[in-house]
Amino acid sequence: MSKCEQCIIRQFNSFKYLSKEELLRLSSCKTSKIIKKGETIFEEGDHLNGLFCIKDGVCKVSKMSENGRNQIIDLIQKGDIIGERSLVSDETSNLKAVALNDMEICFIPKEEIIRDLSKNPNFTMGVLKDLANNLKKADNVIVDMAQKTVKQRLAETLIKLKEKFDLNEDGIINIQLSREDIANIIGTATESAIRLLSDLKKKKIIEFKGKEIKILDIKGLEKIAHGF
Amino acid sequence: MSKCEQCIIRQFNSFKYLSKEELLRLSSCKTSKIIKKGETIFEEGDHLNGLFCIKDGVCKVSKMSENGRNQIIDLIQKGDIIGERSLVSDETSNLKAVALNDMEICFIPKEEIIRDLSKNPNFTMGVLKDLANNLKKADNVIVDMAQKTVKQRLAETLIKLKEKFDLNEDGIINIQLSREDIANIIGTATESAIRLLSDLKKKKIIEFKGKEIKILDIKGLEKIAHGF
DNA sequence: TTTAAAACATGATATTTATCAGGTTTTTAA
DNA sequence: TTAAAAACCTGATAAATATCATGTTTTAAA
Repeated sequence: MSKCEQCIIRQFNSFKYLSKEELLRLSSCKTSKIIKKGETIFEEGDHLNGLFCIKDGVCKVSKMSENGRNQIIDLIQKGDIIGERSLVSDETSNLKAVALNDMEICFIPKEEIIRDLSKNPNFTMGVLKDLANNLKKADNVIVDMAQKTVKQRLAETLIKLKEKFDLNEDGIINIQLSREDIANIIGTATESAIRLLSDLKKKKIIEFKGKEIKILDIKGLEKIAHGF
Repeated sequence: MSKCEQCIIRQFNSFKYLSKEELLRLSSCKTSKIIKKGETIFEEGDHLNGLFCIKDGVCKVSKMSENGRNQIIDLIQKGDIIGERSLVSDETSNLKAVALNDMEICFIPKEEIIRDLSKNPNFTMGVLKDLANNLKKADNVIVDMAQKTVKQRLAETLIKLKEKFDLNEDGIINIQLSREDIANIIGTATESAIRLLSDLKKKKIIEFKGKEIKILDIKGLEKIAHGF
């Protein structure tokens, strides 16, 4: 099994603040796992008791609303960490995580990380920064959800997907989402998402074949997203 | 000037983890301020460089959307702390805070707190817990904003206001918000908020005279909020 | 390879919500 | 105290969005 110490994803998250020794210890108690596309990493109500490090693949993090609809809160990819909240709270998870493609993840038990948290101030600050940044992003999402139209949110979502997952050699956004997933990010009905995607296609702002989406007119998209 | 050490609000937040000595030091570098109703504590884009401790009064924390509408993200009251994000980030504030009534607040410079953060693990964990909890709440708000109707969100908001601010001797919710503020919490047009409040009044679920709102049928309100 | 299931698409319609316009009442400041 | 401003309210209407219905295409599994 590979060692945390050599793990490339370390550079993208708070683990970069840990010493060689600390990483070696984590390495010895981590569990590595392969998750197939569509499989669940954890459910709402699960006790996490540790962190998940994403080594490869993408998952959607979502929460069921009381109306019975699923809201995707975040997409998590290589280098990201989930489960940070479990470090400081004994509550069960309020979120669910499902793989969007085949994934490779590591699980590190909470107690081991807590040990580092209390001894390595740089690491703690890293985790704090992470949480603070997530909080800022969450505030922005709240404002968008509350104040923007579905059309604006779709445009915004496409821009963010492009920035987060980049484009492949053909200019296609490097993530495959179903129309339902897109609707669940935006917070709208699947039919509405489909309709608005078709509109954007008609207006030559995007182009798509199935789940492969290409942005033709990023300026146009930004204009819609920002409401001009 | 009063001392942090004796400050009652300490018990409600992470400062409870600080030692007598640490509190004495904070005391000596804090600034106390009176903020009048309607005055701004800080604006979007301001450099905070420290924490605000609310000793008395209530303020609304909001963010302008690109559509030019204001979204109230949170209401902050006695015992709460704002500006935590400034501790771990040099970015300017993404939020604005305005007093809803006369307030008494203390400002503690960032550097002083950072000093404690790096030396007192209990305090750090307290701040971490705080952020994690805020993040969880933010996720819930995102889901509500994305998936619930305006009517549901209004009902939910009234319930939360009752829980957060309690009732006075006459059963009236202990916070005075303008219709516009209520609309900006829910994320809707002021007229819509007014209309839906009137509906609830007609149905004898609430009762109000101006800004004084009384809940008559909490079960009914919950039924609406949770979508049955 | 075939077939069932899932995902995608679009029209018709209903519902929700925003906007505009016009009032009344309350608050604030001169 | 009074005048102006702000807040509140309601109706009419328009716009946005959800829902239902139905058909097509794609995907996955037998």
